[in-house]
Amino acid sequence: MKSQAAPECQRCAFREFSLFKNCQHEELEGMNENKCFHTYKKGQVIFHEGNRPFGLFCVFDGKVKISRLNSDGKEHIIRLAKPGDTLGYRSLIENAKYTASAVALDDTQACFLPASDFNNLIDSNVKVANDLMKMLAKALGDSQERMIHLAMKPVRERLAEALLLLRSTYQQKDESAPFSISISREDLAAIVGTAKETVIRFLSEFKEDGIVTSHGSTITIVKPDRLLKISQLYD
Amino acid sequence: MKSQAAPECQRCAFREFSLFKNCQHEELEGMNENKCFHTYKKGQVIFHEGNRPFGLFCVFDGKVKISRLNSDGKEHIIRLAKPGDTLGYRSLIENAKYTASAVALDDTQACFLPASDFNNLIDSNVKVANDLMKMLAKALGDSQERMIHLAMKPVRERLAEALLLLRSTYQQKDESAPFSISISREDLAAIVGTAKETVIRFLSEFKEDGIVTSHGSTITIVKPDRLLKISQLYD
DNA sequence: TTCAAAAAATGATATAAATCACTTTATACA
DNA sequence: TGTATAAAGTGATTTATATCATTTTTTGAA
Repeated sequence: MKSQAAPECQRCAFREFSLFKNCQHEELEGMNENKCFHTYKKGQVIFHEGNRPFGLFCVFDGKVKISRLNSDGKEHIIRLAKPGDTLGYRSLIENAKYTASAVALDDTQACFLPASDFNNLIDSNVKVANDLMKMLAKALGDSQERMIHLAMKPVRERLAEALLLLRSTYQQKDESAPFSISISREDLAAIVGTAKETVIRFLSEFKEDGIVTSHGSTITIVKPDRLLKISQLYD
Repeated sequence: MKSQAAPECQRCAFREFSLFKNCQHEELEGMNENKCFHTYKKGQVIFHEGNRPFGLFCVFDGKVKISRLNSDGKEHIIRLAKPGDTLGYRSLIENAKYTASAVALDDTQACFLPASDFNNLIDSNVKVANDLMKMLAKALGDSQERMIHLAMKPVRERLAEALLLLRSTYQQKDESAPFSISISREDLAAIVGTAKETVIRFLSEFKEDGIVTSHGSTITIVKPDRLLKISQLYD
């Protein structure tokens, strides 16, 4: 991975889509001073379940999974993060240890903002505090939605949904080409909440139906509308 | 149900455990003026999935389930509310329709605070806004925890967990007597995320082991420590 | 380009839980 | 207090998905 100069918060392309969209210029300058730029190779741990959070991570490049392991070593992916997304804010607000780990799914770059700066920011800037509140509310809604689907939808529909989630999360803007992503069957199973063999079988079915194609671990979504229909069979 | 005078916010016994614990006296007086006291019979709907929220509900007495139905009519209970708990805050913050319904599990009384009062309150009182943020963070953590367990734990363990959740939510303070609750097997199944017959079977097992007893729909938890162990088999 | 290791794919089998059909027991109301 | 209705409980069967075993394909390094 080639080394790269740390980006400036003030000019960060993702700022306007991030928690920091309503920061003032001086606040951004302060953040930029105190932040710390990190790079992670694919598979590397960004933070670990059970550890204390010392600040907030903001993804600059790459893909991140936030997941939990049970004692059998089985993993469940709680959410996915993309550039501009923040990691660890819930633990910071609750002032509690991480309940999940963050792992890079690709080579990833992220900025780290110390907890004190984060706390000062939300104490001093009401807009940011409000945005954070809305972020929490949205995350809560998303989480409840996934909980419901886990309880009520069969694997086939949840897989269709997971593929659409990957698409909506990681698809480049204004790209008309079909969406492709390289993801292991094991990670996909950990999103869906099933076994990897089961994912493979339903994926094969989708391939037979011409809904997706795949080469190795790369999956291409050919007919997203069909996936949408499948995911909504029992809504 | 005998009619009862609306309680005053200023003197509400649940205030110090509620979102309003850091309200100033004048704020409480204002709330008390504008709030509206409602009573609901067991089974009655407090608000309905898909409707627009016009304010915040604060439970004064009784038990409430917040749940969603799918198109098959299958229900899943997202959370339980007790006196002092607020309902509908997520939808208000997101300024979106309810994504779940609230239904009284017992005869219930609740106060309704208009949305404008709620919004004014969190805009003007930083402490309350902060408490609300923490409430959201906690709810998000709880939701993710349940999501993980739904994905990873078998029904027996989730049932043990559900029984302990009922206990920790509805047990009276400083009560040394074993905890009892009247709840239909169907509602219990909707918390656990399984079929009612499956709940009944595992309950029978728990009864044979002397962990719980039951008469009709009333379940008594005799050995909560055993339930805790069962719920943690795979943690 | 070859080769070893990892990951995807496929098949056979086991298992947890859902569903269906029915009986027994509680509840509430006339 | 008896009786209708609803809910709890039980048994038999089906089904979705997990698990285990194995083969095939992909990947990445020598």
